[in-house]
Amino acid sequence: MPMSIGVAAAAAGVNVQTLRYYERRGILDAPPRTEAGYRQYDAATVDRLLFIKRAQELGFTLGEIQELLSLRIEHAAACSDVETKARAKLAQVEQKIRGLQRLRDALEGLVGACERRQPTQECPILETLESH
Amino acid sequence: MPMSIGVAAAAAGVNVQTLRYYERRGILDAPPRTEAGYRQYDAATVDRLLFIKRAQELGFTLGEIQELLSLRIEHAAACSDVETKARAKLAQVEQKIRGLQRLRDALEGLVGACERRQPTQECPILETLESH
DNA sequence: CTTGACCTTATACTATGGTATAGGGATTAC
DNA sequence: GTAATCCCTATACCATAGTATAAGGTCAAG
Repeated sequence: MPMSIGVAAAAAGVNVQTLRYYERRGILDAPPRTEAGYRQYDAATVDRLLFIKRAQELGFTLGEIQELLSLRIEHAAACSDVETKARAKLAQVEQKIRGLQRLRDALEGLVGACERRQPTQECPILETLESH
Repeated sequence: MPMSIGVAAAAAGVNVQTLRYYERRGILDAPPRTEAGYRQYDAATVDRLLFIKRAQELGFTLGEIQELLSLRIEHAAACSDVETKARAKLAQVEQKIRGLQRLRDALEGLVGACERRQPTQECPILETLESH
């Protein structure tokens, strides 16, 4: 079931160099190697790459994505630490959702104004994201 | 009511150079100048800068933000064109919202698991953003 | 009437997130 | 067994989005 870097990259729709770059950046663990030194990836790595790509489209930096991926409960001791970090990320995500919802409402208003043929002199989108 | 570049930049919380950069990029119109050649901004420019900063946090590039800002109905002729573009942006925004909502649900699940002290061996966030 | 804080342009530099290339070894297809 | 295709490392280059610096002009306070 293990696959070469080329197969893993194609499965995730990214460049081969991107996997090596992520490994250098520490966002992907160094995978096991064959005797010849070839990297051997599993399906979980492809999932991780797909997650990274989606999260980037949602405005997260690689550093933030690394934080998100590190959130897991390994033993009771680290639990409250994970909870704190998860709550912080949750607040960040909820704020992004609110911003996008306002933008969505503005775009819907614009489509509606178009249908009713109402010229909108001022950009109706501008007001939507000005404050938190 | 017009203000200098320094005042406008401070009001929006950005660097003075950023305004000149946006002007070069065409994302801000070239403002009127004083006799001495000083740029003169109005409050609407500050609003535009605040919008740009928010939209960047939501994962839009400057190119996409320029498209968003150009959406306004100037005369009936351009109306259907604006509507088409607004609908495309709307679909993009709605997809972002869905992705963030899944991420939010996963983070809430993680916080809940923390409270119940359930060790989560696999990262529960990974599955959330894998597909459209 | 000059000092300091602001403005001008032009150019160079930075960080992030990759992408390409050179030089060489390994594996597969014929 | 050799050509094509993959892999390896190292290094250089790219786009995006700024940020800093140099060299000089402007303006308001003392």
